[in-house]
Amino acid sequence: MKISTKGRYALRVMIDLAINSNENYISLKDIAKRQEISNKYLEQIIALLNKAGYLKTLRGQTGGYKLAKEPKEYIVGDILRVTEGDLAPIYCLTEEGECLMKKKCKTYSFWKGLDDVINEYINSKTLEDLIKS
Amino acid sequence: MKISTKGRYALRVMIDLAINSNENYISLKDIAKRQEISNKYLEQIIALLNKAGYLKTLRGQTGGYKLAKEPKEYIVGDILRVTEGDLAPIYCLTEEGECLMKKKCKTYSFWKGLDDVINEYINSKTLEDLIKS
DNA sequence: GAAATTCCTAGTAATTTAGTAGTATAATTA
DNA sequence: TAATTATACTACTAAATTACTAGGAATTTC
Repeated sequence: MKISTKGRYALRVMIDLAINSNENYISLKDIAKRQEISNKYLEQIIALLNKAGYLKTLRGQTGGYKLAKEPKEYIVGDILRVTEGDLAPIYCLTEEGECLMKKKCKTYSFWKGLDDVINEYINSKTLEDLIKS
Repeated sequence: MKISTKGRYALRVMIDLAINSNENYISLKDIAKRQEISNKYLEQIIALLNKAGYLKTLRGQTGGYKLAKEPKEYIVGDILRVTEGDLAPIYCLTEEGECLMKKKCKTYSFWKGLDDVINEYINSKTLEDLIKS
């Protein structure tokens, strides 16, 4: 039950932007170098963050990315969901996979409980919390 | 971040054994049929549970499996760890993968916290809790 | 000794993850 | 305005993991 590189890298990118941006746009290349992630793979991850409206972007020579909001306004759970997809530990708990047997199933409420504690935790942390730690 | 079929099936097998065994040994075939899992795949999952000492087994015509202990003595977290392996959400948190950068890393303590709430939850539930739910 | 079961090891198909590659589009600057 | 440097978008691919399948050996009962 692992978080993929997308989610892990996404958090690092957001932290990198929060720490290194001083009103300027930061190029993907710089982030990639600092974080030791391939440019092309990072592009895809940033695209997800961008599509979610988490970034401001500028093309061209002095272009790059910066955060659209203050670090404390980003909930870590949201960042992970945008990049990882649904974090539910089993398929039955996702929207598409809603289980028809859940009334009968002896494991359903256990898994639901697990899903709940995971979401409670990741939704309680903001980007700012990570930076300060 | 999903639990695999091994962990999910393992829980169902343990529940099945807890509910259906009345001092008799229950054959893998019967469990497989009730749980709609292929015999051969189930064999492998049961082998893991067996190696961990969770089952009593008997070969031969009236053979099969039964629980080695009372349902309340099985911690769900243990069952999952035996079948899924380490449940740590990222590699850095596993024993083999212990991270050298954890002091510096801005995400380490977040992931550690996630690992903690997951383990706290799954270690707080017993097989009996599942059956009663 | 035949039948029914567990035990053990290897192989494989399907899926997911992690990454590459190439090109189009936009902004800057000389 | 042309060269440069950045993001934006889409398609492809290699590696790893997951979810099985297959075959046969060992054990117990009838």
